[in-house]
This record gives sequence, C-alpha cells and structure tokens, in this order.
Amino acid sequence: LDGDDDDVENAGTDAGGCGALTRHPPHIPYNPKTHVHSKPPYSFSCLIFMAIEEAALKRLPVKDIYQWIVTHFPYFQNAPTGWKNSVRHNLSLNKCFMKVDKERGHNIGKGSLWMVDPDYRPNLLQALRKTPYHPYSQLHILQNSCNSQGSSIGPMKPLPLAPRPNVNVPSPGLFLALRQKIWQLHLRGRC
DNA sequence: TACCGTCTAAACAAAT
DNA sequence: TATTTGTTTAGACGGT
Ligand SMILES: [Mg+2]
Repeated sequence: LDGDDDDVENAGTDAGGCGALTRHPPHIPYNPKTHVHSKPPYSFSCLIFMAIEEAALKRLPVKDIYQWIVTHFPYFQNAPTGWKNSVRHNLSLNKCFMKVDKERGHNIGKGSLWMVDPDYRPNLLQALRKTPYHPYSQLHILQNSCNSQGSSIGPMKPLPLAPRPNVNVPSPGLFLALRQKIWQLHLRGRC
C-alpha cells in the first residue's frame, strides 16, 4: 500500500564528498528539518526510543516507528534503502526493546507492538544523554542566552543534570521542543 | 589486543 | 501470491 522504499538516489560517487551518507558534524547546530542530507546524529536505538517515548501508550508497531522517524527526520525520506531493515534489526537484537505480548482480543493490524523494557530504559536514557543536542547537553545554552545580559556571574546554576529519582523524569519527548528552542536562539545569534 | 556499540547487508521464516 | 514483520548471521568500522 505504501510505496516506500524509494530509491533513485545518488548514483555512485559524489565528488564533493558531502553527499548523503555523512553523519551530521557534531559542532554545527543541527536541524532535522533542514539538514535533510545529513544522517541524523542519533543511533537507531535512540530514534526508536524517542519514537516510542512520544507515543501516548509508549507502544508502537513497526510501521508507526518508521513514520515517526521520517516525519521527524526527513533525511530518511530519500535515504538509501536499508534503514527500515536496520530498524527491525535493532528492535529484534537490542535487549532494550521488547514486543508486547499478543493480547488476546484486540490486535493492531500486522505484527506486534513494541515497547521499551523498563529494566533497560536507563540504558537508553544514558545513550540519549550522550548525543549532541540533547537537552542535557544543551541546556547550558538556553541558560547562558535567555537571561542575563548584565550578570557577570559565571556559570550560573549547575543545571539539573541528573540524578533525580529518575524513572520517567527526563522525558525524551521534550527533546524536540528544546532543540527547536535552542535552534531559534541560535538563529537570533544569542548563543 | 580485545571488546563493545553501531551500521549495513542479506538469508530466511512466519504472518498477513 | 506478494508484502510485511521478525529473527538471525555475517562483516565492517570507530572508539575504549
Ligand atoms: Mg529486542
């Protein structure tokens, strides 16, 4: 039904080098909507994680994971075929992701729903924390820009980095909103 | 050097 | 029957 798997991509060499298959450089501000030729600086595990976390019920079928990824990271609209294979491969092999038990009764089309194994959710959060442009690695930008024009005080508050009774405190769902905010500040030349 | 996480390809089976 | 979904093996790569 969905005519995906569109190829017709770069035929072979790309002279300049900055063609499609390049991971986005860590030091340049990244916007998934505009940098459609850079591979997002997130692993498939992180992408899947964010997709599931933003789902109301924290569960998604494979197809919806695809959809979340392409809408939030348009790079994949024209990415070389194979990334869906990688998604499925990751879901299956990565212990952080598990299928929801096929509940008798209501079934959602094909396949199963996928969820994050609560025991391994901290692992995914840690992985996400280590990526660029994650709230935890970018919050200082918001802080140093939005406030203070005159305060000569340095570092301000150390930031709420961490510990927390965690569990589901640092919502990765906030990630995109925060990243957007940071991006806007960047465009205004304030950080 | 080994190990780990990651990515990509591919073979294959099962479900639909 | 064809497509989708899921599992598995294999190899490559960069970082620790
Ligand atoms: Mg799994």
